[in-house]
Amino acid sequence: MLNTNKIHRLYRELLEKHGPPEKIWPQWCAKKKSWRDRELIAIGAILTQRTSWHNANLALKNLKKASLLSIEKIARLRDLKRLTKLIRPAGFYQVKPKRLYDLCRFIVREYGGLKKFMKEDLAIAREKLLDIHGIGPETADTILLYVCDQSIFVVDEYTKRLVRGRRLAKKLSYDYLQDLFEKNLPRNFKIYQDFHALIIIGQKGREASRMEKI
DNA sequence: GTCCAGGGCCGTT
DNA sequence: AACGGCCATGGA
Repeated sequence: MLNTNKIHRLYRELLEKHGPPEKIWPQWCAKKKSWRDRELIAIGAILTQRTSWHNANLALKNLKKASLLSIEKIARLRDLKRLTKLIRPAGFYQVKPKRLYDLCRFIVREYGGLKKFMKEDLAIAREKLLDIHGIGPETADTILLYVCDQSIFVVDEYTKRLVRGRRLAKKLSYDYLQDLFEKNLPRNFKIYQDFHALIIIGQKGREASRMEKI
């Protein structure tokens, strides 16, 4: 893998400009993640769908306060009324509680928890995540990359904007861009994690992208 | 009041 | 395959 292609140069440019994103995305880009951090990221992946991080964070704080920032505990809920109330700030209260519940139940039912889910084969885990109603490519890949430390590149609206702005590609479809980034970078999950964070930091600005540690 | 934010699904063309 | 409407909250 040569480091001289445009994509890799872009990564180094952003890293040079903003520095390692660990301080700005403390839990997402940490060198060592706790299991609690991984649970938070998985839950956050659902809550943040088409929603500002501020609102998703309000919901995460509510869950934490209720001691429900836990995949197992959410999976054990009898009904969604309490969950719906807690995550209301994240919006879409008719769909998100069920998505979150289904994700948590899936991980517990199929793997008994995150620990084993992390070790699942990447392609199989991705297929199974995509089978869950309400989990699409970006949410699945966010979980695989930031929760499971799998080397899969996450494409989001910021990525597309950056690619469009710098004219790095003609097509902007999810699969095409994911392939483009993966082909032009070392297969290294930490690079993918940092790069994705840096793309957002680069576009939104450091302060606007700063993740409050929960 | 209007606009929009780290998506995804479901119609319709 | 591509596009539009839809889902909903809180802050600017």
